[in-house]
Amino acid sequence: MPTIKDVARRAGVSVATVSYVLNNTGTVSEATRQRVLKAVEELGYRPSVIARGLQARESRMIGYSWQPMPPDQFNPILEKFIHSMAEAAARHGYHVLAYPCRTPANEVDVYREMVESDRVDGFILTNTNLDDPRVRYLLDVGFPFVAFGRSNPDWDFPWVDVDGADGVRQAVNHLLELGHRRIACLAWPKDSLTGQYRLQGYREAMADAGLEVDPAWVIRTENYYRHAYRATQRWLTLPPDRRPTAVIALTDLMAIGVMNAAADAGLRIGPDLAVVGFDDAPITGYLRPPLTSLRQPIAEVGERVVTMLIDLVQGQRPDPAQVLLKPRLIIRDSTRLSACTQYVTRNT
Amino acid sequence: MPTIKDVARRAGVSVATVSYVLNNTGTVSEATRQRVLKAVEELGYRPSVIARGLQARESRMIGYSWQPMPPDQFNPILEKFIHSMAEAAARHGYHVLAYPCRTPANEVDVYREMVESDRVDGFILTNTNLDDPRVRYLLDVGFPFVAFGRSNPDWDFPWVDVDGADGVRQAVNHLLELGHRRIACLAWPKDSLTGQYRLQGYREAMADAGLEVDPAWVIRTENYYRHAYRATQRWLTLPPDRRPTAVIALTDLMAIGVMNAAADAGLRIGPDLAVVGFDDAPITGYLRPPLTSLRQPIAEVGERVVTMLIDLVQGQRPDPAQVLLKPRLIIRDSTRLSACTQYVTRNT
DNA sequence: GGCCGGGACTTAAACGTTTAAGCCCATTAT
DNA sequence: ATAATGGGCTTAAACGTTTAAGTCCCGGCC
Repeated sequence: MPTIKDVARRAGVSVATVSYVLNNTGTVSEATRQRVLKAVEELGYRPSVIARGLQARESRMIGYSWQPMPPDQFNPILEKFIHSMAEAAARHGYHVLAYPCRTPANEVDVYREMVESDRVDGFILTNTNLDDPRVRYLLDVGFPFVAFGRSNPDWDFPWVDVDGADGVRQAVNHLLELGHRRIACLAWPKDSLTGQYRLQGYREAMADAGLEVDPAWVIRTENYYRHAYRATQRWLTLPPDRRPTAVIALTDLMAIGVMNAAADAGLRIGPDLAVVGFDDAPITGYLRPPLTSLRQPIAEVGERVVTMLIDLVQGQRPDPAQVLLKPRLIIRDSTRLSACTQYVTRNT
Repeated sequence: MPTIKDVARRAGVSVATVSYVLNNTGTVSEATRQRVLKAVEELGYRPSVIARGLQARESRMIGYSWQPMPPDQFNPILEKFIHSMAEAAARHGYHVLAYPCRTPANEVDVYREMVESDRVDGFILTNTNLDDPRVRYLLDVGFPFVAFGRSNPDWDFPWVDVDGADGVRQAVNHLLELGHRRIACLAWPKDSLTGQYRLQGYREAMADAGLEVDPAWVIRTENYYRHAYRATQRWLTLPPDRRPTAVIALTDLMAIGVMNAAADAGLRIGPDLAVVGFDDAPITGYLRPPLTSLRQPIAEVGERVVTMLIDLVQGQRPDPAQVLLKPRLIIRDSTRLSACTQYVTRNT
């Protein structure tokens, strides 16, 4: 690999001049400028990002870590998210360093190590929660980061989030328009901030419609298929006048659990029980029936967190520092009252 | 951030001594050694990986790029793959640099840029194909890489692959044991090397069983749901004595297309038409019926490609340089002759 | 004609490490 | 007693850049 010295020698100038030409700084005559560029071209020279990094005390790397899903769950947004981040980063000469986050126990240690060894210039966090220790640590040491997701409202830090409350409100309103009144919500445990926001959207939309929420309609579970399945079975044992006619699940995976439980109980998804998911995983369109779901603008989130972070790294506070994007309700047959075909359980 | 100079000053020694202590090289007395370690501890010093990289002419970074899926397809293995690579890399002090591969057109350019700017010490390739230009380029410039997937058999380079032929053979044998004789294969276009291997496994297993393959049983399509759906419709129009009773699809996505088309035609999946997928996506277990599928040992592939690459980067040819791992057939209801419940289309 | 300004370049320090080479001194061998 | 050995440390070069400071020379101004 040729270095800047080789270029300088071949062009008959000093390395400084070469550097000035390459960075468009300093004052260089057009003649030498051309000679230098010619030498660069002939040698196929490219500056070493490591040497540059040492000099500038920056790595032009963005760290991103996530927690792996359990084998029976799926992460429908990871691929698109990483991809949009990497694209946006590349446009500014940055790259994404992806690293796993083993156990949550030593989570902060992993961040600390990256910070102290100068591996990255900043971080993207996802899956933040209330009083997130990673956010706290990075705020304390003053290291640049942007979060996909909110945390403690009293902490001032840059984030981008998808307005889950708005999304669920859209879903409720859609179901209301279809005539549903007994709408259930399959929510997450109380310690999930994202779950809180989404559930809040549900309660607000119901209240706005003047509907009282039967406590039995809200069930909180971890994000597992089998929990959703069982929760649905519980709903179906309610007396007919309290039994939900529609369910909003906070995950496509849970929505699938709802659909399967209902189908197994002989209900037609759509006419007998409307189901809405969240995330619009690629699979949703191929389910029977296709699942109505809330699509998050993941590509835009990835793009924005990265450009905000690069602002931050380069010393300017991103503006705006907090961004709330709206999800979009993708309507499919799982919330149609009269689908022309239905897919139900049949005993053989 | 404290540097090695700060440590040296505080310990009252030269920077060289500090370096010797930290790297366990040179000869240092136990007394100074302790003093240095104490200073390191007190200052919270950690060596800069950038400076180390400049000195050692290495970045301790592994580049990995992949092509984003179209929005209506999904990549069931990406998350697990990146995760296992990053884990294995971290164990050796390496990190994974993830970057998107925009259009295949300038694909090699992206690799070239990373190579020439010293960004990474080596690459992991996936989705390699016959005469893959990336493989060719990296071989030509002599840059370290390991591929997940094979390419031109005449090219000698390190790879790890999953034995698709063996997987499909397992699937065929499983179907044969169930009594199936007319087994179809929903394959990929001819230019896909992975598709070739898998299809070859199908032909071999059928030949071993003494069964002739009706040309109509093999349909090649791109990896899209709708193509699988249409292919299945074509099979179902065959006369009863030529109509397949089982289908092996090279992707879970295509298997879903097969299942839905068959269900829409009034067939019971399992008894009337057995279906096998490939990849064992997390969703497969929740489909109705749950889909029999071939699970690739992705975590092991990720782990092996990385350790092989690190061997290579450190100057030793990995041994073995080519690894072929076997997939495992996960048997579910989509290949059971007498499932107790069945999920079919019903007109309302 | 001398001085000043500034354009065009070079010199050299700096970034934070590693490591070959050198130095000093105590110990051992001759 | 002197030379050789080697342990324990320091010095300094090197990695490939950037950039502040310095040098040189030419043209314009008084």
